[in-house]
Amino acid sequence: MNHILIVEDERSIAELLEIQLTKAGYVCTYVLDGEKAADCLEENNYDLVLLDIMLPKVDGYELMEYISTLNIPVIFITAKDAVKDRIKGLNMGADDYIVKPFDIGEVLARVQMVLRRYGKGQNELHFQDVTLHLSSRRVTKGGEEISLTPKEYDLLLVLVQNKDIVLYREELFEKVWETEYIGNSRTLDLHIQRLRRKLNLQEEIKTVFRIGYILEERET
Amino acid sequence: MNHILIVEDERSIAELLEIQLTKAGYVCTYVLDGEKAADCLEENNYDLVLLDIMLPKVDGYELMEYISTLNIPVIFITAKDAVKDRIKGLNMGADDYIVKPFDIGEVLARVQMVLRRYGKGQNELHFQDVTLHLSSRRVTKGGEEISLTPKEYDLLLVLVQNKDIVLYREELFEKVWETEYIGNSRTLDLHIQRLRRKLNLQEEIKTVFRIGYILEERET
DNA sequence: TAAGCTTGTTACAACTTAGATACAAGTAAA
DNA sequence: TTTACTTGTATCTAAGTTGTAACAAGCTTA
Repeated sequence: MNHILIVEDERSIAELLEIQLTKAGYVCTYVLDGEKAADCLEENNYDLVLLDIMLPKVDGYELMEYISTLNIPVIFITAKDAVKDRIKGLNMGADDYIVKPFDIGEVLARVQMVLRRYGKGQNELHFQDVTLHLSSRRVTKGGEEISLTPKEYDLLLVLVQNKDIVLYREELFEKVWETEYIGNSRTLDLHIQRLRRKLNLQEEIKTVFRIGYILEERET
Repeated sequence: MNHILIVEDERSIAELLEIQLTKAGYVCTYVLDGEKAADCLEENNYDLVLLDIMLPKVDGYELMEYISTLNIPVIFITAKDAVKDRIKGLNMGADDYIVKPFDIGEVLARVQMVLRRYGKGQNELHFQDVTLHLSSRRVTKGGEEISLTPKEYDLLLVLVQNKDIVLYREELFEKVWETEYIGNSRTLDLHIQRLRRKLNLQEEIKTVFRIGYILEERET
């Protein structure tokens, strides 16, 4: 589980970020000024800092300089036309930036991306009552552990990561087996079958005839 | 339907991008140098430009400057450690950047994000009450799911992408079957017929005698 | 209008593909 | 080495898809 520190002086925005990021499975702390941010950073370990550059008391850049010594990734937030800020920020080692007013989906995407880049990607993925514990490569369904083989796990991971998107057979082969697709092999089908059985996802893992497979919520 | 111009001097990369973005439902054009890019930009309207900064003939930055006067979003592509490039690029009004070597999934995400930000986002294609869900290859009509075979879907996609444009039989064959047109085959007609029935588009899919087919709004 | 194409329609056969089962090769642990 | 386990192949079956044949209907031009 990843801890994110939100440094943002507008309370409403800070709360919005907190709520949405928490919903997305992160643990969040928010502070309204730079001093408190520095305190928090000293006392706790964070995986990522979301930093508004325009801050009272402490200059945002100073803070960023400090954070970069801690080797924690930073995504900073700037106003719409503050191009200079963006440049200065990137120059100082920030990992990404978000422009205000922002789309919350975009924030989530950027956060995920940066954490992934740092190898701190979320350590759980969910599909219905199935949970993939990424760091331990374990899978549970409704709390019960399901034992999957490595290939099965890899395949499931790709499916869950691409929920609601058709995965072409070639694509799956490339992603899971890291080889090209050999037309006449039954091995992909076999693994799909095994996943469907072990996790009872007969309906959810749909075959798209001649194309590939797709993971979707069951239709009622 | 979003048109993307890909400016990339390595043909293999340009083609990879083209194939993947087309698959994702975008219409793509790629050019291998800056001059051709400028030509294309003059003659057509694009919704997004993917621009490799390292280009022969015309400097990437010059090109970007030009594009920004057209109010078309730009995502530029830089080498791994070219931080200076990124900064310069952002300074010149680029909307995002992608670092080489890139993950194709990340490219798609960035493209979607930028297009969404510009109010051009699209994961769906519409014709009247028919919707093609591109990422899942599903089709609904008035909310009801219609089950199409792969060929039927491919054909429909081409028709919808080329709404109001006559598609020659040869053209359709090339695009859907990826083979040359064999004059005496009834197979195209058959698939057209099947689409007309399944989607109730008797009027809308018009035959252009001796030429091909065209998808048009029904005349009242 | 009639001749000569072109396209629509139906039925059906050929072909492809995916699911299932059994089993063998390969691998890692005991 | 034995054992347990994973992974892929071979094969059969069931199901879905796609194209051809044959004929009907429609369009165009003389």
